[in-house]
Amino acid sequence: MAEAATREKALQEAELACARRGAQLTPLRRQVLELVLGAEAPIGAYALLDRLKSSRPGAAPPTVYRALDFLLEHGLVHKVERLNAYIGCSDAGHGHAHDHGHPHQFLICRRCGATMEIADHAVAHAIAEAAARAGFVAVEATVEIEGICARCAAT
Amino acid sequence: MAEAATREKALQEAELACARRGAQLTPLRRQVLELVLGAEAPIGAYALLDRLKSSRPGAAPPTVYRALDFLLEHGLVHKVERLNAYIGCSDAGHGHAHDHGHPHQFLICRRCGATMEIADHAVAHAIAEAAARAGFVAVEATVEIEGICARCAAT
DNA sequence: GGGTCGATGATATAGTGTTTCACCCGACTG
DNA sequence: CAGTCGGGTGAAACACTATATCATCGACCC
Ligand SMILES: [Zn+2]
Ligand SMILES: [Zn+2]
Ligand SMILES: [Zn+2]
Ligand SMILES: [Zn+2]
Repeated sequence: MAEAATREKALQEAELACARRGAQLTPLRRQVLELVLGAEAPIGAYALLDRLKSSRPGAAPPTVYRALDFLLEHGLVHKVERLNAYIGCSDAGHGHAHDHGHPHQFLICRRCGATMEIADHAVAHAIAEAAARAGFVAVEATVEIEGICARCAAT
Repeated sequence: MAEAATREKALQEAELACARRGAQLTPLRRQVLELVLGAEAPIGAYALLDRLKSSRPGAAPPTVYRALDFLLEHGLVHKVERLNAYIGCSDAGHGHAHDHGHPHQFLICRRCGATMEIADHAVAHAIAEAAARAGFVAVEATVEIEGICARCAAT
């Protein structure tokens, strides 16, 4: 995520989305979301915990994991499996109730660690087709593409 | 993996592939590969360690992780990130030297845990295209599709 | 013999995630 | 009002996954 203004907007969209879905974005959950959005790159649970401790000294692993579970459940953050880290959804608030997540893919730069979320329809379609050809009913797909980002390639 | 005969064949192909590449498939590495291939589903490193201990009492985490590193490096096994588990490559031995891996995708059944490797060209192509559109040079992609397998859907 | 290199043994430690029990508080109920 | 039920949080311990470090061994070469 980027500028403070962008984060503020994302937080407000998150509040709206939660309100629409009848989910409670409590102060703790909102704070964890804020930390995720404020990180320069996908951030690990224990890094989040460290930052959380400055304002909540009693915080423990379950504190952050429970908040992350909520945020994941409601599509406000995603987990990057290859990094064991979490990143704010770049298109949050556009899901309906009971719609836990949307098709998405990550581009992870090997050089600088920057991670960008994309939502490529052709990729999602190809995946659904490939699964169907194997008689498989696809529900959700993790797509994490590692390589060199445009910025790093330019240097 | 499946039948003992299939495993035997995969092991022999692995030996050939290593010979071609000048890599040493030592007894330890071969045994770990055998354990991975013999598992019913993707198997975790510590589960491998437990099984390994029956014949090598002194085995410790680095024992199995080093063997896995070798097998991963040479494309004989893959890691399933969503499961923190390892699975034998269903198309091993078809890579050239310095070719660490081939495009592949996994279909993971939520019900029974069965995990199948596929190598769908359309998916790989769509991913490369999507990355290129973002100015990104894709090097490797993790694609893990979760859903319901044909067998489970039939019940 | 001495030197080097890759593989393994062995111990300790780091990083990631879960279980469990307790407490609080707001809502609903008799 | 007392009771109770649920979700959210606090707190401690634990389980699971992976790596760092140093020592040892044997093969190969000079
Ligand atoms: Zn998203
Ligand atoms: Zn970069
Ligand atoms: Zn493969
Ligand atoms: Zn199944």
